[in-house]
Amino acid sequence: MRILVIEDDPVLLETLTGYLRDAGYAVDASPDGIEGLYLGEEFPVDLAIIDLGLPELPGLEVIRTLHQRGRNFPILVLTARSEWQDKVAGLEAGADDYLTKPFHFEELVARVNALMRRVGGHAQPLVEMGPLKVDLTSQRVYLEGDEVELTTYEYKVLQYLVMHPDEVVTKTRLSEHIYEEDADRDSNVIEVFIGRLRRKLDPDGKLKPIETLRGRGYRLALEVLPERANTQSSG
Amino acid sequence: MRILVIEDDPVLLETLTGYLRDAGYAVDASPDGIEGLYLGEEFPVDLAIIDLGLPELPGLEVIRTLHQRGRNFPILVLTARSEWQDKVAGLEAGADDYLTKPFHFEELVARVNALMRRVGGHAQPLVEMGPLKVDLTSQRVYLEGDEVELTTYEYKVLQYLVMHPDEVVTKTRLSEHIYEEDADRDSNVIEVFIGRLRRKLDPDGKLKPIETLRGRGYRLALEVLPERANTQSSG
DNA sequence: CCCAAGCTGAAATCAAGCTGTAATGCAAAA
DNA sequence: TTTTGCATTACAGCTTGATTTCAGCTTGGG
Repeated sequence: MRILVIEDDPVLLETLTGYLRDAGYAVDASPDGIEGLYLGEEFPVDLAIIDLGLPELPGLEVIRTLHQRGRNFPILVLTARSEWQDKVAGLEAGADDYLTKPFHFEELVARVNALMRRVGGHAQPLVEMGPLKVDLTSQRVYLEGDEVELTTYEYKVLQYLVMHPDEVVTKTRLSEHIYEEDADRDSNVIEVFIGRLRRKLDPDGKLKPIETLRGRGYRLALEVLPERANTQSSG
Repeated sequence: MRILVIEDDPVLLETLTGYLRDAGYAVDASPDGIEGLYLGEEFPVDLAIIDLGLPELPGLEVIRTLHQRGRNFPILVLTARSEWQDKVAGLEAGADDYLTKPFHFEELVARVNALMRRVGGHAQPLVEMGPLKVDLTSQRVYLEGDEVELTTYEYKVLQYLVMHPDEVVTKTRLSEHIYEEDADRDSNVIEVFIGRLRRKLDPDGKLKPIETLRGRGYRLALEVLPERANTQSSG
């Protein structure tokens, strides 16, 4: 998942970026609103963190412009405590959550995680697909109740698929959301990770949770998602 | 479906072309308005993406000329952010949608898909013909509720027919809209794909969704489209 | 500071599936 | 009946993805 951070204090920006990367996100960072807006329009970000007290182009403006341009990823705004009125304006401008400075980085990460979960339409952070369970909070994955240990990148791939279930996801798109650098590399990393995931998630090769659509991409099978898991769709 | 892209920035042109091909379209691309206009007049394109800020022949001119010559495929215009006034002019000149640069490629593809759907006169992306359903968004096809797996080219053929229902479509026309290269080849690919489609869509040979008009082309049967979906046509 | 373990990503090889050609058969028109 | 156009089948070649292996890097422990 890819996060855009716009924050003019370079130290805070640096720290935030670090924490978010630690939490497993790809991060685009910018200290100013104009460049930030550009990044938000150019790259496929999944969430933005925007400081309202920006110099050049104010944060509110950035949010409004992003919305005008049809970008509808969630936005978390940061405000100085003394300017709490801003938060109201921010929420009205289309922000999804806010945090007043100073704050604990752990809390920020928690809020970001919560917002991210909503991106995939999962109110609860626990996604079940038959014998497979993914806890988006603890980032744990279970197969028939037993935990499966995934590496960082294996989890990233799975997470993106879980967030976009039953959707054909091209390898390009996967790359873009998982790597910060230029993702158009001619490499077969994605195939390799899909392979490793399949081996761990479906050791017997019976579930086929990840389908391949030749020439088009991969798709996370929807058959046994929680919404429809109980009801036997007979006909 | 065939898309014409006229964009003078070679990098952007390249990227756009890549994304559109990923999305399953045949693409004609040109960095300049004059050649672009030629392509738009010469080839049976279904949609054009035109940058208004072209050097030689301006985009607006291209759009007007295309319209004068009776080409009425939808047009999506691209404008630089600062030149938003252009978008108004573009829409007045006959564009159907616009996007300001920079933009997410995913959004462009989404808009293109939306415009394409309108070509076929389908507001909603779900086309039903009796027991047959085609979802133009997820590109899934269902037969009596069960998904039928089509290959890339099988789907392209079906898509074109669905977009032109109850219309006699020549094999040449099918070729032209599906392949970028010279489509006048003396080959029987189209017959082969029609055959494969028929086998998958109508395994019992009862529905006859695709009619053959000897010497003229193929026609997607309209009998069982939702409007007239009453179960009558038992020959 | 060094070593061990594990992870990532590249390259090579292998397997599968799709495309398009060609050959043959069949049915409709002339 | 002959001719023409389409249907069907089989298959070779190619493209794409899967799998395996390995080198280099990172990380954590001693």
